[in-house]
Amino acid sequence: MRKVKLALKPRKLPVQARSKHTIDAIFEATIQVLLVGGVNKLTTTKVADRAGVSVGTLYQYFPNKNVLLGALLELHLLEVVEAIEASCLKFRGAKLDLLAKELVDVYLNVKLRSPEVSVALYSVAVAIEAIEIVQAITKRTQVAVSSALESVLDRQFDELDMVTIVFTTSLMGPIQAFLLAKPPKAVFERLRMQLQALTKAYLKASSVKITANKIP
Amino acid sequence: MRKVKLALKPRKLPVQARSKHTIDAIFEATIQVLLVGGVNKLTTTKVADRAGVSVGTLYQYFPNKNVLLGALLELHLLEVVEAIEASCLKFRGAKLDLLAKELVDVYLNVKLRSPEVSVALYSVAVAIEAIEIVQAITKRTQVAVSSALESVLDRQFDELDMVTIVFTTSLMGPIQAFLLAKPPKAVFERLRMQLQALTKAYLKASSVKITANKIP
DNA sequence: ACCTGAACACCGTTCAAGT
DNA sequence: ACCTGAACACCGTTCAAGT
Repeated sequence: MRKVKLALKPRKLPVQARSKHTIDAIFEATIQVLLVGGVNKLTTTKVADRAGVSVGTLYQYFPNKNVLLGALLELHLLEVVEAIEASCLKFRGAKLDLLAKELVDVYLNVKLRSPEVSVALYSVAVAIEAIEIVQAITKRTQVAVSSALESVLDRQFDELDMVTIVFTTSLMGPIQAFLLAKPPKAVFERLRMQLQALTKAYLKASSVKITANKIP
Repeated sequence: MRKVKLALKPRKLPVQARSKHTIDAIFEATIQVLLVGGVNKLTTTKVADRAGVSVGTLYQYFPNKNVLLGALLELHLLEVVEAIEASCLKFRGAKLDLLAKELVDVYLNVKLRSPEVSVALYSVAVAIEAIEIVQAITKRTQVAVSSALESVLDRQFDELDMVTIVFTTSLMGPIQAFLLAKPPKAVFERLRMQLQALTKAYLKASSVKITANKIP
């Protein structure tokens, strides 16, 4: 008999203008506090102060600290999947090399939009054990990417699911490592090339070439 | 003028038998508490209780909770690098395919030795922001692996450093993802094949073949 | 030398009272 | 409807006292 999981949702919907403003202020304050001292130093009181509200108000919208952090994380992860899903649709039926390049670009670009936030939210995910959120997003990514891979014109995959997950997760380690190291921007361009090489090589190695007359 | 970082070392060396036993008990208790509830639920009091000592004693050996967790993390990471370093030496001058296979095997095998502990320690690393420890280990890994890659008989790398880091970090994402998913053991064997394919394909794509008469 | 555990400070969370 | 902030519980850490 385990306790019912708290839904990672705001307790109250922003029906009124004032509360909408309050919620925005809280999110913004949370990012600021995260950037200053990381998750470990983040305190609900600090967030409330920075947002210009009292702790009580914060708890009116977010039943606890983890829900607040989870909601922020979800916002960011949704941006990422949506970008990936858009690319997957746009490049349906493209050639493998082109699709691989595009997916690497999209993924790297979202992460580079605000590197510090990406890094901070990464610790947040672990700190709050956001397995649900992360798995939901991962699932959506898998679906989008595997269907894109399946639609590729010149190649056919036999272990599609396995390949999809290895492909997508293999990008995370390198990107994470470089984001943490905070190298000059040019280094990320070299990383981009390497990641394209990595994914193209792997995806080719785990698929077979299709001859033009697939349907006779 | 920033505060001096606390060295992540025990405060006191185990000069006497009793304290050696105490430290062992504390480490063991820490693992147990971690496995039960993860880092977030880990409490110094719980650890002390489980180890059969008082909190005060715990703090005599570990100046704070993060040092305790850091020391445990370091123990595990040292096991990992040492295994990798050993393989790198053993396979000096081997052919690329063989080296790649070996490194994937070694890395996966250490992680699979106690999967739950691996997962738990992963959250620990993020929770305590163990950047120093992780970077030191990463550095050692890079040195060992890049020198092994350089010694490969049949291939030559031009962007050796970049390739080394992408190669090693690209394994982490997939392994992490599968460890979290806790699939049946057989799935890890399929993962092993995929990771071998991934690394072989990438390492080949980023190197050139050497003809036999390197020195005429 | 090593151990004990009550005491203190800090932070997450609540709730009675305010507008 | 929404906001406030003092009050409570819990956990990291200390230190005076014990063997």
